[in-house]
Amino acid sequence: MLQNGNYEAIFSRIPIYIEYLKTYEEEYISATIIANSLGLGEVQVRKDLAKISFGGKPKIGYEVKSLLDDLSSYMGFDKLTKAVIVGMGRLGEALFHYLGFDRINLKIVAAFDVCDKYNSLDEFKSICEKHNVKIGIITVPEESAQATADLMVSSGIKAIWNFSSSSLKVPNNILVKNENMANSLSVLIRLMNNL
Amino acid sequence: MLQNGNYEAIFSRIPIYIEYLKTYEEEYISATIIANSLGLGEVQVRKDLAKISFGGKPKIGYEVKSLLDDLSSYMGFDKLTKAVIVGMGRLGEALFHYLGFDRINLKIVAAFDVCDKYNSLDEFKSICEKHNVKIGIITVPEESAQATADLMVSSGIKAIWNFSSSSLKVPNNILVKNENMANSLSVLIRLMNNL
DNA sequence: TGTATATCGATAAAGATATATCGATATAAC
DNA sequence: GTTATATCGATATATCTTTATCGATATACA
Repeated sequence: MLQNGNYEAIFSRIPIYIEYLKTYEEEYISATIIANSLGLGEVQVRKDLAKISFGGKPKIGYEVKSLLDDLSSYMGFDKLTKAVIVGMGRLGEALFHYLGFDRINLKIVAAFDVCDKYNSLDEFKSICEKHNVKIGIITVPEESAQATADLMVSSGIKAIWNFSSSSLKVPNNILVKNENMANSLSVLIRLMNNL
Repeated sequence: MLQNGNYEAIFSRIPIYIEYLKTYEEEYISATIIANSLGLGEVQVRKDLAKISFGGKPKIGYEVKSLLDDLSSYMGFDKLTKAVIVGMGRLGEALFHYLGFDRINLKIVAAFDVCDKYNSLDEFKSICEKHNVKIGIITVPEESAQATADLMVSSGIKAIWNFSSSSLKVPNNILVKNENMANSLSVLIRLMNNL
């Protein structure tokens, strides 16, 4: 069970490189330019890229096109990933309509809520199995979070993106990433007060 | 400039401890119980607590009440922090109405948008200065993100919570925490595909 | 052709974070 | 009172992450 892990810091930088490279017009780019543009260290960028892509050339840098391909497939953006979302309050709505998921080739195939404007939870398992859904997004109130997680696990979901403030209990082979908004903001506040 | 930093991993665990402790009914609690309940290592919990609070007692543990006080004030939850939000699309709306910010003693004092249902950006600086706002939340489309950040910096804001996918350029003394939803989810997808 | 320079990759060092081990101590049970 | 045990805090070790250093190489230019 992954609880808010900082595992593999590199994973969180690759999408940033990808975003930046998409805006870059030249044929080649150096680690130095990427680093300076994104406020990172150039050795770190070079190391990240070396881990994923074939070599850049001294004095020239990396070919942007093939670098983009390599980074994207490393992150799995070349394959469609399917998700479902449970809890269609304001946050659920916002995520459901969020356009940025296209970029990472993620599709939210169904939205569930007790309100009958959305799919009913009775259909949850069958819909997930039919679409072979691997990602579950939880945006329900705290008191229903664990039950939602249990339903997801029993419906074959492998990774949960949890916006509730509950600590979910799930089996060992299920990933949980907690994305509690208040906690996340509080880290920023703490850092700010430190200065 | 903090770009999505994992600085001080401990900062991100404290709010989780706090949440958990609030639900705990006994007078004393041990690091072992906290660790097992949250899926963390007990040495890690003990170390975190030792850094912030006064000693626990062998065989007994820590007094829940004073532990909660110490952790809360360490995170700055004992003081009111004020924020403003710019960009009242679905995500902006969701954050503006999000109830969880009470827990961390954060108040969003104003919401801005080009649409006239909200405060106008013309009033941005004066409102921020009047309320001594230190935190700015950016939920605008990518193309207006940098301009919004510039406005925030020139209005005395010290820390920016950036939901756009742009990499913002800000002065050195300004904190930026990027909270790009797609990037964040893509880390989960990558971890899942690793297994 | 030779020299200067930007850049790479590799290796080493430093820093941050997490885990393991162990003696000390407060309570409980005998 | 003695012994057993849960727990603490401290120290040591391991792992992960970032930063520094340096020789090698591809191009540009005199």
